[in-house]
Amino acid sequence: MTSQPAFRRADPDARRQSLIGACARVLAREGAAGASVRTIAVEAGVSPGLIGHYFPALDDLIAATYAHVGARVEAALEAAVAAAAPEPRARLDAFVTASFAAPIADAELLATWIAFWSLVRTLPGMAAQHDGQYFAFRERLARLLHDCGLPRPRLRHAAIAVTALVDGLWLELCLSPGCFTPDEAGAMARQFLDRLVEG
Amino acid sequence: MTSQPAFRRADPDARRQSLIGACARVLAREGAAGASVRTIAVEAGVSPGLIGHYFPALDDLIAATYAHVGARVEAALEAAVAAAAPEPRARLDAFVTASFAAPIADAELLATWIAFWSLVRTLPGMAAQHDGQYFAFRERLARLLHDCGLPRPRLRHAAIAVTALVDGLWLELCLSPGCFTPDEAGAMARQFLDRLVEG
DNA sequence: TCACTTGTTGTACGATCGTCCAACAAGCAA
DNA sequence: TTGCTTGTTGGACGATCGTACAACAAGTGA
Repeated sequence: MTSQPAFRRADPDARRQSLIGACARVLAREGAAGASVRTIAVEAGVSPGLIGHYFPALDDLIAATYAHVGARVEAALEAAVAAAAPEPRARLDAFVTASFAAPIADAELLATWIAFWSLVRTLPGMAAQHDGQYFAFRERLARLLHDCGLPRPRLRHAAIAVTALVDGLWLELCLSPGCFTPDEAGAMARQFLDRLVEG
Repeated sequence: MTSQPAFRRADPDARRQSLIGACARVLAREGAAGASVRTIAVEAGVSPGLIGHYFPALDDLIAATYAHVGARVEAALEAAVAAAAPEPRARLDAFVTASFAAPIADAELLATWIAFWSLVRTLPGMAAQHDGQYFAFRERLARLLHDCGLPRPRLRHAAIAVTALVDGLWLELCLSPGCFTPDEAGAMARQFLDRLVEG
């Protein structure tokens, strides 16, 4: 009887991604309070000590996870735009409405996001990552609004306002799903866009 | 030389309030991660064991603090309305704009709020408290909107949308203050209200 | 002045935390 | 096969966590 290997050596990049994925799942399931080295290691099917081998500190793994999850959200939004009709307004609607459907409108994603927010003041660099994330969202929104005929001088405030409205609806939708439906959220956002684009 | 008392016995209600106040200050300063029994006890100038004497568990103190901070925010909003001109629209503007000025637009209040959000899924009853808090905010908003001539059928969606816009602006204003100014936030919110009230 | 009640203290306890590191073994080169 | 590199393990370490509880003393009534 030949004993099978107790573990296998993984490609460093693949292992990093595996740890990041495990961290994201733990944050989604248990929030920031449950994201300990040991919990993440169990989730990744790995020894606790291995995390220290790939990340100087747990905070660095969490920061890397922030970037990963942020990119995933960005990709989901972009996919929604790509799947929409080619008309500028349809693309704008798709971008905005995507925040009220899976995989973005999800209590677990909110839990993950809250965990990140709770670290913005503590971890250096986390604030910069947040700023970048929101800047990218607003820039994308501004381009879509511009394609709908919104003149450049009004673009900045419009993008900020739409971002705020979408974030507020998304937050409440995840926090207490019984208050209003995703369809209602989409309708409210589109009505806001109507008024914005018209005048 | 007579030694002065090592401690003084306090009125139970006053002591409870003192502990709640200390918990609020710690949450504001350090977030949920720093809100330990010992930290709160030091903040209150009291022995760690005393907290267990007034609250069955730390979670109960935090829940009580949620109610306390929530009431404080509600009072600040109401004070802003009371200080405004008597015209319905001025009162509505005051209510909405108050979220973008002290003491509500404050990074420490956001940290406190994030701490509460992070416990909504864990602590039973916390979700109900959040729902109550937001329901009260929307109801107050709906009344102010109604006074501005908004017909009753449109009231629900209007209140939800304005709440979301205000929350989103407040969140981003606290999270990255350099992105836009409180005045800009107020202007954007008022413009939204203009469109809402007009048509 | 002297019990008596009880608010308050300080610590013990077990669990869990992040970090560190010596020992082990998987996989590759020779 | 043999030896080497290094990804991986698993536990040690000190700190901190929430809770429980025996001992103490402040304030009150007799």
